[in-house]
Order: sequence, then C-alpha cells, then structure tokens
Amino acid sequence: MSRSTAKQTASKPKPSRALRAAETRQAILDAALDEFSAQGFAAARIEDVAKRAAVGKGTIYLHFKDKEALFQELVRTSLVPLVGSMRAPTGEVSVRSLLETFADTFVRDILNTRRSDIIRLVIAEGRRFPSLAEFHFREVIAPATAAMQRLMTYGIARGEITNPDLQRFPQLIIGPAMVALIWQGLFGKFAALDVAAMMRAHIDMILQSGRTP
Amino acid sequence: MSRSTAKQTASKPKPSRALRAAETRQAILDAALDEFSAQGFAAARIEDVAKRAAVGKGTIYLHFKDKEALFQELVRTSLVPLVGSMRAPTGEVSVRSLLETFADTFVRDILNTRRSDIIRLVIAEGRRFPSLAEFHFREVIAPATAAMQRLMTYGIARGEITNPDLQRFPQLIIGPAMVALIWQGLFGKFAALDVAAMMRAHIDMILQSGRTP
Amino acid sequence: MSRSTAKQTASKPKPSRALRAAETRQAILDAALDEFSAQGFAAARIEDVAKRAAVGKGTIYLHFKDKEALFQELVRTSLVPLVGSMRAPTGEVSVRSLLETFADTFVRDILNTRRSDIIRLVIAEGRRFPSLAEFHFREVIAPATAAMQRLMTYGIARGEITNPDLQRFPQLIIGPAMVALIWQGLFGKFAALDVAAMMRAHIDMILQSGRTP
Amino acid sequence: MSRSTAKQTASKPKPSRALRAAETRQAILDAALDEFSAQGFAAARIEDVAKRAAVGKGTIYLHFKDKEALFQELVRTSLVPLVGSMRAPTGEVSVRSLLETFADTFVRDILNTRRSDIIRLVIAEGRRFPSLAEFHFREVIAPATAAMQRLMTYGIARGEITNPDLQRFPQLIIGPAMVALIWQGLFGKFAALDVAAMMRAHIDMILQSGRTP
DNA sequence: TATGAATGAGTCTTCATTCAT
DNA sequence: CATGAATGAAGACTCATTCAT
Repeated sequence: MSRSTAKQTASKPKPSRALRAAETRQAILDAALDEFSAQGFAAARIEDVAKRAAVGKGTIYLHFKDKEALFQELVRTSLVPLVGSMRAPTGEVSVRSLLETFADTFVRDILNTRRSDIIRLVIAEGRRFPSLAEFHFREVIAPATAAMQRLMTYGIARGEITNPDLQRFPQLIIGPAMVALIWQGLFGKFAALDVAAMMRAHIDMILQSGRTP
Repeated sequence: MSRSTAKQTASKPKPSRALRAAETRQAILDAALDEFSAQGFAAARIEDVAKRAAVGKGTIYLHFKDKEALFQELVRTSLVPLVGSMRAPTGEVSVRSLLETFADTFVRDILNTRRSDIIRLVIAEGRRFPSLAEFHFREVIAPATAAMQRLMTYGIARGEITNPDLQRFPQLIIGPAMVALIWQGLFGKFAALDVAAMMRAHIDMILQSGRTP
Repeated sequence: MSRSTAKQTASKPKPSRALRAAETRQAILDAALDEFSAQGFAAARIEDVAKRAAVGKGTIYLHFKDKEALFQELVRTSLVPLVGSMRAPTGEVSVRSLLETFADTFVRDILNTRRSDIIRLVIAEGRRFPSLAEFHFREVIAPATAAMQRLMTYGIARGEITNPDLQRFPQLIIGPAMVALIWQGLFGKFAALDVAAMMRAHIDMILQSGRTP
Repeated sequence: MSRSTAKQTASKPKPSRALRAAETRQAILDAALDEFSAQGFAAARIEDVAKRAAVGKGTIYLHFKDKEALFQELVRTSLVPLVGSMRAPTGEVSVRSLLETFADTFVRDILNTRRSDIIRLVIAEGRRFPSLAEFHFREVIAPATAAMQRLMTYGIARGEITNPDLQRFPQLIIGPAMVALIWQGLFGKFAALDVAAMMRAHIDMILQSGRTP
C-alpha cells in the first residue's frame, strides 16, 4: 500500500499507472484468499471477490485469465516465499534451537496468518487441481522435507539426534504442525489447542527419541 | 415373462420392495462417496452420482432431501461405526501392542479404504459445513482423543509411558496418521510413503519419550 | 370380469367391488377439489391429492387418464347438476320470490360450499383450458343466462319487471353473485361482506328499476 | 463502427447505461404480462418471457429476484397508478356523468387494455399469493370501494341517489364491471357482450333505484 | 385393483465470462 | 484500465407418469 509519493500535485493523487495496477492486483488476491478459503474454490463467487476487492467484476479478468488462474496464482504466490527462508543449518547452532525457531516461525507466520488458509486450500482442493498439488509438492513439500532431513543429518552429526528414523521420515517432524493446522481450522471452536506448548512437547520428544536409556 | 408364477424357483430370493429400496439407497451412498471424494462437494454432479449408482436422477431425491443431505448422511454414516471399536485398554496388554494394533487398524481399515476419502472430505469441506465439523468432532475426534488419553493414562500406570505431555496432547499420537492420510491423498503419486514403517517409528518415539537417559 | 357376484364368502364386510371403486373415485375427486382450488391446476401435486384421498399415487391413474382429465372431470361433474334445478317460472309465483329463491340457493348451495371453489377454478384456469371454458359456457353460463332472460320475460309479462334492459343483459342480474364469489374468495379475510343482504338490496334494485316515478 | 467519436450526429440520443437498463426492465415486465396472463403464474416459463423480451434468461434475474418477484412486481406496478385517478367528486357535476365517466374509463383504460389481464391474474392467483391479494385489496379494492361510497354520499346529498343500500354495498356498483371483465376473458368468444351498453343500463338502474314510484 | 419406488423430461436459478461504454 | 449489464451453459430439483409387485 505504498501511496506515499507524488500526491500533492494534481487533484487526484494518481500514483503511477503500473503502481495502481499492482495494487489492484494485490487487492484482488487478498479478496480471493478470503473468499476461496471461506467457500472453497467451486463455491466462491467471482462477484464476491470483486466486491470485497472494491473493483468491478470485469477488472478481475484484466489481471487473471479466469477463475482457476486466479486461484492457482493465489496459492502459488503465497507459499513459495516461505521456502526461501529455510536454509541449511550452519555453525554451532543447536538442533533444539533450530527446531524451536521452526516451531515459532510456523506458529507466527503460518498458523496465525492467512497462509494457513492457503495450506488448507491446497489440502481441500489438491485432489481436483493435480497441477497445483504437484506444484505445491515441488515447491513447498519437497524442499521442506529435504530441509528437515538436512537438519536431522546435521543433528546426528552433532550427536543431538540419535534416532535415524527421523531422517527417514521427516513427516514425523512436520506432523504436529499439520495436525495443528487442521485442528485450528476445524475444531478450534470446540476445543482450543495450545499449539505452541504442543510443539515444544514434540521437540522434546524428538530430541529424546532414540536414546538408549 | 409371466410374472405371477414361479418365484421360488430362481436364484434370487425375491427381495422385498423395502429391501430393494435399502439396496438402492446404499448404492447411491457408494456412488456419492466416489463422486464427492473425487470432485469435492460443490463440483460433484448429482447426475454423475446417479449414473454411477445406475439409478435415475430423481431416485436420489427419493432417498435424500437434497445434495447436502446426501453429503452429510454419507459422512455421518461412514465414520461413526469406527468409534465403537475403540475400547478402554484392559488386562495385561502392553501399550506398545495396543498402539501397534491401532496403527495396523488405521492402515488397514482407514488409510487403504474409502474411509480415508471421507476423512479427507471432512477436512476439505468442514469449513463450509460447520455442523458437519461439529458432528465429526463430537462423534470421531473427541472420542478418539479421549481414547488416546485413556491409553496414555494406562501406559503411565503401567510404567510404559513416562512422558506426561503425551497425555496432555493426544494429538501428538494421532499426528502421523493425519499426515499419512493427507500425504497419500495428495503427494503419494510424487513420493511414496511407507506409512506402516513410519507408524512403527512413531510408536518407538512415543515409548522412548520422557525417559531420562 | 364379473365383479358383481360371489362376495359374501370371505371375512371382511366388503361392499361390492364396483361400490368400493366408486367410493375411491369420489374420494379422489374430493381431494382433487381441495388441492386444485387451494393451489391452482399447475401447482397442485398429484401426490398430495393421493395423500389427501388416502390412496396410492398410482390409484389415481386407474380412475383418470392423467392430471388434466382429473381436473376437467372434477369441474364438469361438479357444476352440471346445478343447471337442472333452474326451471322455467310457472304459475302465480312472483318474480321477487323467484329471485329470492335464486339468491338463497346461490348463497346456500354455491357460495358457502366447495362449489364456489370450482367456479373460482373455472375463472382462474379457463384461459388455459379453452375446452373447459367452452364446456362451462355451454353447460352453465348459457343455460343460466337463458333462465334469467326467461325470468325477466315472465316478469315483464306479469308487470313486475318494467326495465327491458334486464332482459337484454341478464349479466346485470347475475353480477352481484359473481362479485360475492370473488370477494369472499380473495378479500373476505380483509373485509367481510354480508352477501345475503347485498343480494336482497340487489333484488330491490332490479324490481324498482325502470319504474317511471 | 468507430465507437469513440461521432455520437451527436446519429438519430439515437445515446441512451445512458442506466437508461438502457430501465428499458430492459420494462421490456421484461411487458413480456411477463403477456406470458403470465396467457399461461398463469405456474405454467409461464421464464425462458419464454426472456425470449419475448428479447433478452437472455439470466437478464431477468438481474432485474428481479425470482419468478415470484417478477410476478408480484408486475401486478403491483400495473394497477396502483389507476387509483390516483379516482378523486372525490366536487362542484356541480352530476352523479350520472361521474358514473358515466367511470364506466367509460373502465372500458377504455382497463377492459380493452392489458390491465384487464392483470386483474384476471389477481383473481386467478390471489389464492396462492395472499400477500398479493392483500396488497391488491389495500391498494385497489379498498380505495375503489371507498371512492364509490363517497360518490354515493355525494349523490344522496344532491338528491340524485335515493337508495341508501348503494352506499352500504358499493360492490353493487362495481359488479357489472367485474362481470364484464370475466365474461370478456372467458366467454367473449362464444357470446359477445356489449359492455358499454350494459354499463349504461346499469347506471340507469342505479339512478332509478330507491325511487318510490 | 392398489401401490409406491423409480424415472427423466422440464424448470428455475446461478455464475463465469464477455464486451460496449 | 475499469465497469457492470447481459448472456447462456450448466446444474439442482420437481413431479407427472409408469410398472413390477
């Protein structure tokens, strides 16, 4: 929403055309996220997206080829940035602290944001949009599991991790995050879940795992 | 085709009208599961359900008030039976064997059956059918987590379980099952997951958890 | 297919087949009147007629070819009997008393009975069932207006009626009856109308009409 | 066909979008009157209305919520304007001339126009649309009968009307108009009715009524 | 005769998409 | 670039009618 330059001159504040267009586009994506995650792909109405974005219905088609393109664009652009943040563990950082950072990041930047809606959307609609599922696997899931595996390799090298299964099944590490996502989305109303505490307990479990008593 | 004579002779035991109706109803539910889990609620077409069930379109409305009723009925009747099978642990059974039984049952009776489609449906459509999400919570989730908590209590009493967090967060125990469900549904094509092995690894982790080395 | 013999053998009191059939048929007609007059032809449902008549849906088709036949049969059989009752005025009866009898009969045997529903049905659906309108004209309207004209001729001969217009426009005599019918059907709830008093006032008007003061 | 220039030259004055929309709306109402009065509410098909109005099916739903709203709007907007024209009688106008004006107006502006179809529609469908019947009573019937009563009061004051029943039963005055409406709609084909002459005869009758000879 | 489960043609209604302004 | 009136294909749902029992 940078509307901070070149305003005082004319009657209308007119920022550069390209800028306004980008803003409109983003407003549409924001609105689309609301509608798609509330209604699902099929039941979401383009008109509602337009209304929520405060643009005309036709405007959406100036920015996106059709409803499906809008949907896929939404999902694609919303999660890819996340992956970049997962880097190989280096230096003397403990696995525990890396896992804790991961958990914190997950809760702060995904679970409590609208990104969680996106993930739920992928889960909900992935079956009907195989290309989306594939894209998501390639761009999000595969890198994330690979990162977890690297983290486990690192942990084993450091002696912090002793259970080799964790390297084989990075899903075990990600598991509680997924559960948290679904739980908050569907059952949070009925039974609150202290996700942060659960994640901490889970990290404890991972680090204790494999130790021969 | 004389219709008034010779009935007891043939192979089929003259299913009473009511019986045939019940069969029709079940055929519709089966077909609906196929269509709904393949297409999602909104995109599934009643006509396709009818075609798959080999009945006329109108027949569906003879058995279900509308598309939504068919959907909810489908989900409701498909999962409740499962819950009955979870009984309190008794006698001298080890927690490990109980967890292994649970894991086996999950893989055999849910993951590799169409029930997994139902659960995916609940996850996918729960947002738009709050009553369904609530029903599912009440009838499936809550009993299942309660059973897990009882199992952990039992394990702690027996000394097999030493990590009290597991009692507080039964979600940690169920987690990998949920991950498996989603993974197989969306990403199984891209990367196979040996769910049974993962579940075993998870059980090991649970049982080792909390031990002070 | 002799249906009239050999019946007294069995247990149930079973009236003759033909009798039962006639009863069923009449029950269907009664139910049809209720439904058609409440819903109109198009919106009335055969299933509701069946339910109200306490017969199966298929039974209706044993007695009537289709929905339209049921409707036409209903209208035809319900009004024709009325016409027979209008006979030529004879003897020394005054026109006033004849008109009063007509008014009484109308109120008692039509307005306050379900026959009024039939007439309303003819008015409502006549446009779409020209054959019905024609039938109704031929069997009810034409005879009734002819009877009124005869009555006026009779009245003029007796000196009771002095206005020749009444002979030319028998509709003027029938008018208030029609108004009463529609009023009671549509607006009776909002403003009651004392039909009998109105009819008396109308008769006074007719008899005073044409007198040169 | 350059679209950006040369607009003031042509014949058509560039109807603004809103104006065109209003025209479309009116075209739909006109077409709906045709279809509804020919087929009745239930049997009229929206698609036929659209075709007759030369618009797409969906366009109708752009202007009216559903079929029923279209129907009610049609009836509501078509008759209310009439009521405004009935004003209290003033000055030295004779009751006869007022009644004659009323009769002329009825024949010219209702009976021989499509408004008569509307009234027939109200009669035909009023039972199934109670709100419509009520609306019609409130907006048309009640004002009309009240106007007639005022007219009779005025006539009595002037000495032209001597029959007090006419004040009590304004329906007696309106009667023949209603009969004419129904007659022309249903039986006009079988037996023509000279409505104007009948109305004149009726007016004579009213003015003679109550005179003691 | 009587039934009611089954059928599918027929309708209303929605909504993604287009396009004239 | 932006708009929203117009469109019509698509899909849910109804109900008269049939027919096996």
